Amino acid sequence: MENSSGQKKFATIKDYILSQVETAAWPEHSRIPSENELATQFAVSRMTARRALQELTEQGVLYRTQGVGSFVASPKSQSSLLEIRNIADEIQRRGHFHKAELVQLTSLPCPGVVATALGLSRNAPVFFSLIVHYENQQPLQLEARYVNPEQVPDYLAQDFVLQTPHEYLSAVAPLTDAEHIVEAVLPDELTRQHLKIPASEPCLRLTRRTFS
Amino acid sequence: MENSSGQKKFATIKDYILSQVETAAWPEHSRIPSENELATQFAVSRMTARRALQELTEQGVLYRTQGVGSFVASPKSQSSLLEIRNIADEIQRRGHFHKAELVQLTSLPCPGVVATALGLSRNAPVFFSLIVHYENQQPLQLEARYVNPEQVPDYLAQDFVLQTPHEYLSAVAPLTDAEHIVEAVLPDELTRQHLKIPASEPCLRLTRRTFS
DNA sequence: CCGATCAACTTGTATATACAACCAAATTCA
DNA sequence: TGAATTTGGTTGTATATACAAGTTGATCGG
Repeated sequence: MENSSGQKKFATIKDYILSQVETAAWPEHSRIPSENELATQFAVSRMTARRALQELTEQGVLYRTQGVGSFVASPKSQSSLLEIRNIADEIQRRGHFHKAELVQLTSLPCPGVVATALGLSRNAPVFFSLIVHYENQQPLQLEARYVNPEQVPDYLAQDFVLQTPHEYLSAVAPLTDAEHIVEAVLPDELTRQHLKIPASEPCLRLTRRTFS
Repeated sequence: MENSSGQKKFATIKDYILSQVETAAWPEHSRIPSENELATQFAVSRMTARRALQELTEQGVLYRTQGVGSFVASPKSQSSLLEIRNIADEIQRRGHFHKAELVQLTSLPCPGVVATALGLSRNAPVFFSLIVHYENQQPLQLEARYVNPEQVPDYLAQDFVLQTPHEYLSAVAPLTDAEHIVEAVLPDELTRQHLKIPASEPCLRLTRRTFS
């Protein structure tokens, strides 16, 4: 069952692909050999080559598109430390009560950092929502969200007290990728007011960029 | 290709298993039908039934043992928000240099909170390690670890500059479960010294309890 | 020139089969 | 009795095959 190198065949192929990716011999977003090509190259059946590709896809090393091919994923998406969850679900799972309070929901000229992040030009209109999430009447999270108007034109027409932005966006445009940054920060004045905490209390800040 | 319910066959089986698990018709750690039994029951090939079991295992719903069977996993392991990674690997993956500095490695009487967490009696001896991890000569993480001496009797004999505790423990006792708490805190004096940061700089504190 | 059709190629699903690796319990044998 | 062996069941790996479904580019026809 084992081949000469003492490895499972699909593992051998995985290692090969990984080495190509890690040494950047196969650069980001480049197309890699198809299932059939790998099968021939390693003298295995297509199903075995397929398994290697499939597992690397689950691990975030590759992405694949039916009818097109398999490609090298961007390395940053691999180190995603956090899953994306809906805070309302999360609170409910704890058996607690979730309430959302809409602070702001407008279109505004795009700030610089957001422009680069969303690939918009500076001061172009961008949709913005600011929501306080409560767990059992106690403010837990302040959610500030910038949304690309081209992708989600109806964003401003939603009632985010009934349905969280996460739920709405998941419905209209399931997200495919995400980047996270988790930091510990001392909150600014506005945040302190919304969350009703003193200045000396550090907060977690989760900066998230999602793609659809 | 699609069956009457408009679903992929393996998805139908997954849904069935999930419903049994969610309604607790199949309780935690109970054995569930084998690949062959499911194949017969749903009139599919073993490989198709297998795929359903396999994907649910990846999702943490089931666990499987070769030669024994497939079982319902405990629900808590599903909601793990963080993956356990080795900081040395993580730093290396970024192309940076990792160094570990051993501050302390002793046996000491077990503090109260640790006693309850590890199921030891108070003041019973417990192994303790304190390590500063550097990324490119800059202190990044202060790792304080309490280890149950019964589980890992040789813990104090290790050289944690060469091999991180994570690597060593993974080798001798692969972990099966974990609990995490992520907090933002203002560091105490000792931590500040080790990480060389000012008092006003908030930190992330990750409290982790792992099971083997 | 443009649009429709087609052909080639890719990944996705499903089947049938074979054997390996492993475990637990029953059985056999000393 | 007790240790070794067998047996049956289970998951793990691998193959060969077939067709579905999707994309892309070339070809054909108006």
